[in-house]
Amino acid sequence: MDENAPSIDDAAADRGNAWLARAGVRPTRQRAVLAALLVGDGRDRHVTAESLFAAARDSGESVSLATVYNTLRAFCDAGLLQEVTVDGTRSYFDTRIEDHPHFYWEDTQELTDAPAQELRFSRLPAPPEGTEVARVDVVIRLRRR
Amino acid sequence: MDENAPSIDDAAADRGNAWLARAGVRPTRQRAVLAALLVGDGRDRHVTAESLFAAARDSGESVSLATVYNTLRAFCDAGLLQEVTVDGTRSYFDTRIEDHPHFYWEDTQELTDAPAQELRFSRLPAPPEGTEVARVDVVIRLRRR
DNA sequence: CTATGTGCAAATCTTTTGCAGGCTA
DNA sequence: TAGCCTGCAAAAGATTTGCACATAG
Repeated sequence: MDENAPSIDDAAADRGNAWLARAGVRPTRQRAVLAALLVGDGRDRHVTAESLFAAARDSGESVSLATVYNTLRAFCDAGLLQEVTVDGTRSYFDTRIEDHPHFYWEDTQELTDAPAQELRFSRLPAPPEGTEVARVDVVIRLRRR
Repeated sequence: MDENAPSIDDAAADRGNAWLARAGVRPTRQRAVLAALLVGDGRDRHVTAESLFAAARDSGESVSLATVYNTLRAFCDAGLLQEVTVDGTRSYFDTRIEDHPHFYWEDTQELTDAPAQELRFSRLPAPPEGTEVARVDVVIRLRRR
């Protein structure tokens, strides 16, 4: 669904490994593969477990689906990824971890970043007594016109 | 989890039936029960299939879980409810259908309304060419402090 | 060497669906 | 009566888990 030869080059592998090292995550072969796929080209990415599993398979690397799930969870726990919930049936994982808005394309069920600098609140509900804001999720649902 | 005697009184039943009639939904016994539970007291409500199923059971009425699912879906299609996705593992349904922000209590996994008048965008990303905004979901995730 | 990670299959959980019988208009 | 609705059980999808084996530090 991406390119035709999405194999992992050295630069991508390096970037992936650096990303793992930065978070102190043990770099196993499978994790290196997934990391390279996630951050190898420096662009932000939004994946589901299935899409990442497919990407790994397409790149010629072997990683089991269960490990993809476990690894995505581990990357989230390590602060490397952010889980985004928009669909209910599926979890999306975002390589960009700052609070930022998303576009959700209802027809293709795709999730993309919306330009963060174009989102500004002039007023935001204050957190109730005894609580603090952990995160503000903004999902702009798009319909094809 | 709500009250101790959540049985359905006549006023609640009337309100529920009016709500169904307004949307042209055929009022079967089960739908009347669920409608009364949803809008019977005039307050906005956020339910999951399981919580509504439990509420029906507690009120002494019998509705199968499958019917709760089917009915929530039917109410959404009829424009009576709005589905809200915050958790990924579960769908929430909101009796308030206008676009408005939510508080999501991470510790109890509860969903509540946030005051809509306190949310204002001074700037919102424009929809990409060829698309229009279907809805803007704003979920303020709260952490107990 | 020891703790941690991986893979597979099975289990879990939410939600949907097929089908036979029931009920509304 | 005709068609939509309900209930049950089974199916379907996404995700997690148990356990034996492999591997990083």
